Amino acid sequence: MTSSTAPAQPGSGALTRESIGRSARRLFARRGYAGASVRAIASEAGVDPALVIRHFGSKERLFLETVAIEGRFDDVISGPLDTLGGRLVESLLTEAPEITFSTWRAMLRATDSDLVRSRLIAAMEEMFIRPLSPRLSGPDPELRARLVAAAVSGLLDAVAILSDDLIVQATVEQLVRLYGPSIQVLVDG
Amino acid sequence: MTSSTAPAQPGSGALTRESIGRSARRLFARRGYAGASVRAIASEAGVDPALVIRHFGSKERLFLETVAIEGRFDDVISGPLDTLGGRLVESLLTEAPEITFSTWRAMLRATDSDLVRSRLIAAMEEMFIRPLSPRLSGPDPELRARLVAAAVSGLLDAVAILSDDLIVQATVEQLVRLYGPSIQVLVDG
DNA sequence: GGGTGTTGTCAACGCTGTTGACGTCCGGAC
DNA sequence: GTCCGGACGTCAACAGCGTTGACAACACCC
Repeated sequence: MTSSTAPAQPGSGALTRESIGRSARRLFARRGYAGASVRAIASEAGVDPALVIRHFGSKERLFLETVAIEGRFDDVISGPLDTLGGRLVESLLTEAPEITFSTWRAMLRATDSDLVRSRLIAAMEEMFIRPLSPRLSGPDPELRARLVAAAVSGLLDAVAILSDDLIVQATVEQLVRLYGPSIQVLVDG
Repeated sequence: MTSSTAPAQPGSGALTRESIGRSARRLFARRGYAGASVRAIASEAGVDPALVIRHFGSKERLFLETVAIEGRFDDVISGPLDTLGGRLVESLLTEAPEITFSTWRAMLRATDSDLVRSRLIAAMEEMFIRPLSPRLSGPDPELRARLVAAAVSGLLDAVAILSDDLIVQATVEQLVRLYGPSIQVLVDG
């Protein structure tokens, strides 16, 4: 019998772990944290639900390890300051926007969890505040950098969570032209 | 015997319904949608969990009926346009901020539910976009009004969800002075 | 060949939202 | 007075959830 149970090839753990991670990424992005059940993730990965917990410890940790904000805006931020607002908006809307949006949606909705919340805070600080605030001149540079991050949050909310029709259907140029100067004011101080 | 079961005074339904509503408001604000269980709400109201469903139909509808965004910014928006940005920020931060913040937090986190999501969209439209967009001159008035709403979302995110320390600890005057002009740019077009 | 550790399965726990059957009381009809 | 209908509330149970512990199957080391 090839058997109904498929047991234990040592070293295969990493593979199934990765397979679980892929399914988790997909389902978390599509259905959100609460909507993606451990059982559904396990089923899509062809695996027992208990194995998911065995590999990742908990659903919360699975979420944290698979759904990560990875956006890199260093290039944008290290560019010329006087056009930063527009370039930031453009970069948000064009650079891997699906991942950015679905990740933002999933993480923000899951901020019930303190771990998710602090992870999101850390990501925002690493992506925007830390690289930006030392570049700002004038008063309250860090506070202004944090308000830039807030403005970015707002745009992400509108597109990824509220799915504001007019904003979603607007061209990138329009949004750069309109929302860019709004952020630019925070940069200029 | 005063009895262990307290049965059926006709007309008392409205009272217990209201009592359930109060407990729900409290627990949803404190623990969020997922964190506040129907059983906990029922227990705090001194009531059987099934009765909660009987009165409100479902947890989702209970949430929608109890946690509502009620902010009124008509006065602010109908005031002079050239100072709208600052006045809007000030109003957001001073007018019943706890309710605004905890409601924003609870609703945004619960946008997994399409009903909650569309309710939040409707609230944003009623509070900001509908009163503001007819007052804007220049190109794309409605799109700009929606971007104002996005900027507001960003500020609410920073304060209510991410709890950005520097923003929370900043004075209202500081935030009016810094974030106000950023919104003002969208108003001026 | 007999441990040892990795990989995986299975049944179960306590929790969740929700439902249907069942009481229990009040107000009105006859 | 008595019976009925409906409002009000309780109770036990359902399926699904995240998670756990006991157990099986295999590869490897000695």
